[in-house]
Amino acid sequence: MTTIKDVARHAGVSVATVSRVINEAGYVHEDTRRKVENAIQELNYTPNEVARSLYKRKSRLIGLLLPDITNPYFPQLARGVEDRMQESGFRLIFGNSDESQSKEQDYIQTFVQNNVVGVISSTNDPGSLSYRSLKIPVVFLDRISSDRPAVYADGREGGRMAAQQMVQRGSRQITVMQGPAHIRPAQDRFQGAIEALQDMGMSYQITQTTSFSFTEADRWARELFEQYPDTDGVIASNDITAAAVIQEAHRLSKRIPADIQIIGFDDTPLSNLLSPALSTIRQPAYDMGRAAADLLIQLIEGTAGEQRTIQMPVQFIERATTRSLS
Amino acid sequence: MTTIKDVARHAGVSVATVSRVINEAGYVHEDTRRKVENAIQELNYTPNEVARSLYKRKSRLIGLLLPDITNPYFPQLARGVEDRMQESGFRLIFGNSDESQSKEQDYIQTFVQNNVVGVISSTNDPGSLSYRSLKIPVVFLDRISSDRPAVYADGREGGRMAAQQMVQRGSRQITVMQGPAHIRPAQDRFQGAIEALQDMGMSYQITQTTSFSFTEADRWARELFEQYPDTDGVIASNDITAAAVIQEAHRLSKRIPADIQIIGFDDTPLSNLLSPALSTIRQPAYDMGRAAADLLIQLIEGTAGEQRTIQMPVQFIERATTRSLS
DNA sequence: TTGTATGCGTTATCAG
DNA sequence: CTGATAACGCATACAA
Repeated sequence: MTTIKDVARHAGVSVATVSRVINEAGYVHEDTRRKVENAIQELNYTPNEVARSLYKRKSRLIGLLLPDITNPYFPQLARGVEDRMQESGFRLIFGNSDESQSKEQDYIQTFVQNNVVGVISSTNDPGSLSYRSLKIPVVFLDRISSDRPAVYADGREGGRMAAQQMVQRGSRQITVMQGPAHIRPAQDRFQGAIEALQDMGMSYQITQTTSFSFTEADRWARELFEQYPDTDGVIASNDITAAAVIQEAHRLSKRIPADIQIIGFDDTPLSNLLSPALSTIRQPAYDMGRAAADLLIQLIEGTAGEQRTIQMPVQFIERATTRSLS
Repeated sequence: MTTIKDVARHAGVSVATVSRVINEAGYVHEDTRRKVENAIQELNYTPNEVARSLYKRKSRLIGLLLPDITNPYFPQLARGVEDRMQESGFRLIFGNSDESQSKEQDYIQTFVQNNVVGVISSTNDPGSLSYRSLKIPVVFLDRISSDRPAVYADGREGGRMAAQQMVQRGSRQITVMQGPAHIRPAQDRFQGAIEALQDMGMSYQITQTTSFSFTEADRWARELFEQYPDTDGVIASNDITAAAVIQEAHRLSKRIPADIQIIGFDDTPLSNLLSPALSTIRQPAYDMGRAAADLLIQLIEGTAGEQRTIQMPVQFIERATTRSLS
């Protein structure tokens, strides 16, 4: 590896001077600058980030902690984060937490061991000591924390929208799927739906699910129809379970949306590929990722304003699993 | 931050001794060890990886470069890599390349600047200088390189299987979708299919696609049916395009699989959620990720055997878009 | 068995 | 405007 020392020697100057031209700090004569720049070119030198990081006690690294990149909602968050970070020259140390506290702690530890300058996390417990004791900025993504920086979608409003659409479009025996209890956004959208249903004076049914995983989605769908065979409207806990509900409805020869309407949540890319295409409440995942990255950068650079929690709007996407509005 | 010096002082020994107990290297008296371990506990000390990395000229970091995490095939690869790396205490610096050479180079540069000890990459150009000049082990994932370590699926065989299944199950006007020209696996599966079709003496048709992106999938599907409205069997370039073909077939009131059979490629999680569920050629993405990580670790530790390119088997997954065998 | 001193590659301070 | 040098936190060679 070629070091600053090699460059200095090659250019006939001291390392200090080389450092100055690299960092554009302090004075350096035009001629010397050119000599150094040439040397850098010729030796194909790039500064060692590790040495830099050691001296400055901070790197250009960001920690990103997501529950499971295999869940189709998260890649978009990740991508938003990455794109924004990339633009500002930050790199990502990435990990899956599987919603496990210990894995999370593990990652956070190595984050600080590697001098990351900030972390973005979708944790279920933003208040935990692991985060409180961190001395670097943290932004919670897709998670709510009233007193700490966070970017999330308005899940409650999303739930409300889903319920209103269901009712407006004619469903009368609505079943609401309640997502995993420990995942805040899942509960928010659930609450929102229930709330709106009650406001409208509608009766409704509830089914429980305890995960967002692909493997169990079928089960939730089957259980739903076993419990409520006559339901004519399903507000799913997310797009994956909605997809499973579509399948199960087909199996039971129910016509969608004539016999039963279905609304998903997230608007993951797959929802538009389902048959029929899934009506859903869109969360702007990519933009949320970007926003979180943006906020974190501001926090790092000390340019963040007062507004440190960002709630993004959700949106009803009308596709083919809901009836048209007369 | 608490450093080795603090621990040393607190334990009443020298930093060298502390270092010895941390690394379990050299001799250290049982009593001193205990003292040091206590100090470590009390001060909640964890070694600074950056300083370590600087001294040893190698970190515990791995670079992972994928085209686009937003494409549902890649999260599984990523997850496999992460899980295996995690088991051995390696962390990932992750980036999306978007198939762009310059982004790739950028990332590779920062990988080495950060002293990563190895990289895993799904590049379209494994032979490029960026990789050849790397002095750390590289494993190509989902990409073929005859002379360099690589883990990939047997795409050609996958294509063959798809064609054979199609024919066995009765399609006679088969359309093969050709994926993006610059993506090797896409071409392999295409070649395999063509090859098998020819071997069986079947005639066939070809449509071109130039991307695997969600946004364009509909277009490929539409074009397919415009060109070959009477096709009764589609071998899609991947699951996403297959999903689009299913939708388009529905729109045209074709019955699946009675009027038209469809076979996808990859077996991404979404394929089982489509309606009808998609028959597809499975690539063991998660295992491929793990295998790549495993191979890389062996390379890093110098325990790798002769076998440095691993071809994983593919498998026909029968679901509902193909007819049953008599 | 333990401690001292040196260097890993950079940046920043301070003379010159 | 430039150079020598200390320091960042750690691991090792060498002495003791």
